[in-house]
Amino acid sequence: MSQVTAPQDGAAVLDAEEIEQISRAAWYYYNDGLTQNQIADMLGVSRIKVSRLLEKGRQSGLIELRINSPHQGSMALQEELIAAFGLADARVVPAAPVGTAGAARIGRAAASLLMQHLVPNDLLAIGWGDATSTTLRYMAPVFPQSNISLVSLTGGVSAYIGTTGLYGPQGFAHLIPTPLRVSSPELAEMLRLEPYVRHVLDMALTAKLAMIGVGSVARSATLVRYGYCTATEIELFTRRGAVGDILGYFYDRDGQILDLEVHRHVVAVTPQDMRQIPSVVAAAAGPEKVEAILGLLRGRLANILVTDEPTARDLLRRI
Amino acid sequence: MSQVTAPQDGAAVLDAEEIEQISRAAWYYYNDGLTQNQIADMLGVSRIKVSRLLEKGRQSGLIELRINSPHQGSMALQEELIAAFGLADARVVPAAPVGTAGAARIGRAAASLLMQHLVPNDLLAIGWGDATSTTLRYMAPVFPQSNISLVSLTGGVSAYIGTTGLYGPQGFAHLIPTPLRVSSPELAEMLRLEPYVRHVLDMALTAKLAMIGVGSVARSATLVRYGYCTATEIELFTRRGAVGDILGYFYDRDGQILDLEVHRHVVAVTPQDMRQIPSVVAAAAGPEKVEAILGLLRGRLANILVTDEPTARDLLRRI
DNA sequence: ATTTGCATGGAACAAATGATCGGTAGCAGA
DNA sequence: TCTGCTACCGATCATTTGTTCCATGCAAAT
Repeated sequence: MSQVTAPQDGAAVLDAEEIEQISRAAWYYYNDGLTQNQIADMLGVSRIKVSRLLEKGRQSGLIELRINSPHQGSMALQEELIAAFGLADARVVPAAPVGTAGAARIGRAAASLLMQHLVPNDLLAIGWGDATSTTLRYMAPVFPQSNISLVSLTGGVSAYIGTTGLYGPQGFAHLIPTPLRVSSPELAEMLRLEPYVRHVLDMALTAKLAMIGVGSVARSATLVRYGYCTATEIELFTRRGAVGDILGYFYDRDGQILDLEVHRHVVAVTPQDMRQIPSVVAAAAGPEKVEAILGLLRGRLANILVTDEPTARDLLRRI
Repeated sequence: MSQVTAPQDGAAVLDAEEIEQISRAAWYYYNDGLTQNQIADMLGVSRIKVSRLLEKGRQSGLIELRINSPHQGSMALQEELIAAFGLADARVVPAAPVGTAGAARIGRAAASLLMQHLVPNDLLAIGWGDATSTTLRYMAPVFPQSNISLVSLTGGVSAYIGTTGLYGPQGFAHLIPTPLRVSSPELAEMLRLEPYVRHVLDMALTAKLAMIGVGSVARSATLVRYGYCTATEIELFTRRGAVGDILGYFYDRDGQILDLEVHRHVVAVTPQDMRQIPSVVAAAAGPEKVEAILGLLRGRLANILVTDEPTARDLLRRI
């Protein structure tokens, strides 16, 4: 089983003092319009340092840009998506510049959306995937102080949570301590019945908000890259009608979960159970995901969508 | 009666198309880190135009920079204020750089706070003063699309609402169409009983959120500058124990409303009635306001405070 | 004691940004 | 029609910003 390597740069861990310094610099810079030199004088550090502080603040998600327009997003597309698919909310980010990684952009938008919905002491359920991972990266600096807890919907999440290093001692995160997929149905069943696993699975269903990624059925799918599936298996599922997956479960173009052997190997909340969660945020973008998102929305497997502009247009074109 | 002149630059009025363009540019610039040149190419406009779009977005409050730390503000001072005065919330902005106008900074922070509390179709009650005025400036672009309505707590507000030009035809704003202070108690009483005035006064009390400024008793008080009081009167009130005013009513160091003749000339909701509003946000900063804020907080005339760092320290020093 | 790693500060440079200026197009009124 | 008047637009230029390379200092590890 291939290990999950830290995707890009490790999420910076910020201590309270640094957060204070960044906040201060950010205020002076963005709200007061001072130059970095002036700020450096006021803070008693070098101009370079101010530049680095601001950079770190932006990278870590501590400094967030919010655009205030209809429902705090923009683009008429959002309204169309909401109307067309009966969603509770949607967020559409502008088209990706050129060859930039989509997941990071979507993740940022999703983080912003989640933070607007979350209140202190909330519980956030999280699924599996690139988009989920990057979303957490941007939210990480906020959690500790807001008393927001995490709970995983699937196994295999611990890998990329661990890398943030934020959830060490206090344990704000309740993770299913298993892989996403195990080698036999019997083992999967045993794990699901394991008290702590069961406890986490139950807890996940009490969350008010869930955030999941959407997997496509491509040879380069994240599931394949991480070694949970082989390209051959994906091929097979496709012939059975699969257009995408959530939480490791594959579904067809109408969002119906397929009856596949592999599902019996998965340690995760089922999409059926997940309907108990009032708000399920799906984040995904890219031409290869269009079919998967369509199925997801047709099957009402999620009611909030975060995507980008071209993907939104594609979705609307195919009703 | 001196007219209210447009304080600084008139609030820019943005049409839907421009908002779209600004949103898009802002995303590419702040979230994707593209240069203005690249954005210009993508949008098909000149680089300088992008620069101006971004500038306009920041000025108008459409682009908001949010700093995520404890309860989306920063500074341990906030917690101390909340604890010391039994507040529902507080926001402390860093010390003002040098001789910059405090009201604008506080206004921006207040706008950010209000936008986080408001949901579409809410009603926001507003008082009188510089801070209130600048706060509205930053919120103006957001209102029309969010279906947020305004209602004034006092007379004399229409002057600076009118300047934004935003509330022309649709009438999202319900303003008391009188001056703050009139020349005789009889006239004030007649106006208060006037059906429409009465209607607005009643409506104001149904708001969930109110935003007020805090007046100091200085020769340079805003009330004096705008001609509603003479410096001599202020002098007199001070000798009677006044430390500040809200909505045109003066109170003493314990927040008790004084029994002054001038109060009978005021057309406004009374501080007593305002207690019906669950969240009252007071925004003020500066050494000359410290006594006024202290009285306000002691008398529980507001339960949310927006101020700056030196003021917060002063407040805490004097318990 | 030495080494190693890391955060910081400084200098210098290239890139990006914002401000100023003049030009042009619309537009109201004489 | 002409004359201001305003708003927008683009070019130029000074300032600001980010980056690179190197030196320094501190602290943990050897």
